[in-house]
Amino acid sequence: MKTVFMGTPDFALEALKALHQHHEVVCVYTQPPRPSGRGHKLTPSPVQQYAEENNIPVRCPPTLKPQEEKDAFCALDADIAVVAAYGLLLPKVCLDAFKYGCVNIHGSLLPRWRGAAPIQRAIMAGDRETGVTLMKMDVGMDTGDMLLQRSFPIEAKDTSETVFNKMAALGAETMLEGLELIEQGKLTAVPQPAEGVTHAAKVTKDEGLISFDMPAKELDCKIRGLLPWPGAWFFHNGERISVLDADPVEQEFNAPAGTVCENLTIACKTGGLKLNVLRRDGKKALPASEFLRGFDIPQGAVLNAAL
RNA sequence: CGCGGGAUGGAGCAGUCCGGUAGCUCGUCAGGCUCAUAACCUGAAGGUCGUGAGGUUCAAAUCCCACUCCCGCAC
Repeated sequence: MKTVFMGTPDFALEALKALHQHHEVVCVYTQPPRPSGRGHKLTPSPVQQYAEENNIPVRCPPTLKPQEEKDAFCALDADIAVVAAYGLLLPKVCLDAFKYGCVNIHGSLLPRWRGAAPIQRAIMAGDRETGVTLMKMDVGMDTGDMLLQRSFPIEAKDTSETVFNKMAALGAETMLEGLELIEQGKLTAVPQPAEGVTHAAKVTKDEGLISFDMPAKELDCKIRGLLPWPGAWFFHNGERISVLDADPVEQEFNAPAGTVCENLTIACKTGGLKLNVLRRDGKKALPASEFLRGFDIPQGAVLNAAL
């Protein structure tokens, strides 16, 4: 099929690669290059880099609202548009521009976790499984009819990073399968159930400051959901300490939340959290045993959000 | 020119402000103790202190200059 691809981050890149290998990509839309990284160098998105390396025409308008942008989009000779984490809303005329419309690869089992950060929210909420939903886009926020859905379990050690990777691969697969069925007219769009709708708010930086005054299991989910960005941290001796890996333990400690017990296990509201990999600002991430050689967190100390 | 931290025996750090024989917690090796041990005791090896036969100095890990490489924030 003749396709248009719209996406920006690494998550979208997997889908673009798959699309490029199996279909004709007449044009790629992505967010414009932005100053980023150390030194504020102007950096094109992963999608743009790939598109340019493969000589696919790229457009990166800051918005699609102007009439000329809408016209330019509608003038493309394509059968369908595939959207994955693009970051811009598509005007109604664009949704209706092509024969098969626009399909979106969404990183959750809709209607659960509509919105910006479905993967992180699923992990943070302790969901046991998540998945990919291929859906026909409409004007609402992830409210379109569903075409295909694939699920997979969230493992105990999964973080947003690992789930992102699995999701990107599965999303690309599901998308290809969907396109084939669409072309054969074998795919029927099913409205999303009215029950079970939740919204996945964008993750903000200040969510990374953790408090031990909550159940260890919930804290573990939160930490894993926040990796790799913005990460999870607490303060000790005026320094910010990030937690990159931890395990919840069932054992109850007779101590206030935040108390440091043996093996760098921190008493929580219920249970404890064993800190495995830590990093102070400007340093490398280190296993607890090595971390403690250069930075003292004595047993009995109380870690809390304030300092 | 967005802001900032770092580079010191194999690992992680201190020492740098106020130049003057390189230190800590581990690891390694040897020996001892022990029924035994990742525990304990004793001893040993191992460092051009990121690079520049750079600058200042009687003397530089430490002050000045240039460069390289890591990392956090911001985005």
